[in-house]
Amino acid sequence: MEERISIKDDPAFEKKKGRHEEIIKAAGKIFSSKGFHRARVEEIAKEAGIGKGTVYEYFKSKRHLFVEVIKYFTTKFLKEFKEAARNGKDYREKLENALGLLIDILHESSGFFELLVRDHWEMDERLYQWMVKVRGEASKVIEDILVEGIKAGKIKDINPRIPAMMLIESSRLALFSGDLGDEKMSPGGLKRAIIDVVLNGILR
Amino acid sequence: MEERISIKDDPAFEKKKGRHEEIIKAAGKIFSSKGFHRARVEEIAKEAGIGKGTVYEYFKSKRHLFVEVIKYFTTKFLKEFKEAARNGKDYREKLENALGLLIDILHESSGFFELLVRDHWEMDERLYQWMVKVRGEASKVIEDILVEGIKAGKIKDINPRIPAMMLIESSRLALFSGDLGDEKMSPGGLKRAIIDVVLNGILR
DNA sequence: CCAGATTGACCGACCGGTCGGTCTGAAACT
DNA sequence: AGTTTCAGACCGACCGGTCGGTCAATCTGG
Repeated sequence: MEERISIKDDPAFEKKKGRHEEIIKAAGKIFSSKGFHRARVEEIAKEAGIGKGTVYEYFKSKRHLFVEVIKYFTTKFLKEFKEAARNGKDYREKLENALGLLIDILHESSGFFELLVRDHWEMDERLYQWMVKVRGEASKVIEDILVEGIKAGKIKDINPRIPAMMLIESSRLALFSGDLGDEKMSPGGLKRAIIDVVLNGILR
Repeated sequence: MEERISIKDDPAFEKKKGRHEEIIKAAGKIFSSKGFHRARVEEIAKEAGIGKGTVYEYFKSKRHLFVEVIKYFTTKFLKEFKEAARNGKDYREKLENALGLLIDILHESSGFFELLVRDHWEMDERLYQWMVKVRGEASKVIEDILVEGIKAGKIKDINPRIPAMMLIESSRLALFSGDLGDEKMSPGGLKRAIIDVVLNGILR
């Protein structure tokens, strides 16, 4: 978008920005409920309350729109994730907050996360690399928390990468909680159970 | 003795059965490398060395074929998984064998597993339920191993479901091993690391 | 020589993307 | 203030390519 005189006061500018985000949100809704291929551009436009042609005023193609949607939501997620990991008096509380957020998101809007593990793999290399980066950053957040525990002498002096990624992957159980009919699979219970296993192990 | 039966000797029958499986295998190859939507029926037929029309002699539609592919491979996987879980002198060895198999499959042919986590979710309810069942059975295999450890007094007397599912979900790390550039992420190293964390925990 | 298997050219539904045209509202001018 | 102009946001009917699925023609082997 090009610079212009008195942009901030230009209502058209505000309008344009608003639409951009509106479309991404609408697209996020449709993409995450039906997947890339079944999502219809016209339906996305309808959801955003605009005409189909207008979508193409903002995004070059359906695929470009999809990439922007992924970037938008993953960026938002990482921000919240880092924030959650910052709030807590010690490594344990930070761990609970961060994983709690991840599990809640997976639990309540599994569609969003499915979006992340699906479709993008068959997109171009650039999006794939973006997702590698997102996974890496999320892992880093947990690793840093574990390192804090190591420095405090609470955790064994190990490479925290694998346990960190295990915690993240295990959070995926929240996606299936509906199918399991297990009251222990409530977000809170799941969070505690996962952390408990990774911290204490299951050996007697 | 008599020639009454002899259906099994009917070449047409054998041929039909053979084709059926050939097509499924060819479809598995194409579907797992490109996903459902990008896979072309004609390409599957070509891979199977037959004409496109013949595919429709064996399967009602592309979607029906896809369902059969998923059922075929998951059934085969579960059989091997149970087999691996049976071979081992104690719970620990059984655990290593079963997880080792899963991790190897994920590592060497991530396409196959991607097939399981992708696409099917946007198919019909029946396939979704099938996948729930497959996950449940795989979890059960690991749970049974853990129960053996519990009975032997090696493992805490806990509900083995969550650790079992954590072990399975954590195996997914094998999918990313390429992106991590970590020598610890070799299938063998990963298997040991995952089991070690779940069994012993990471607390000092 | 026929019954069933096989085939691939063909059909048409479908949908991403385009484009000619409308509408809005802000500046420019009187 | 009223009028004109104009940029560009917005629109949706339409176009063109793409495949899933069909079926008449062909093949095959018994």
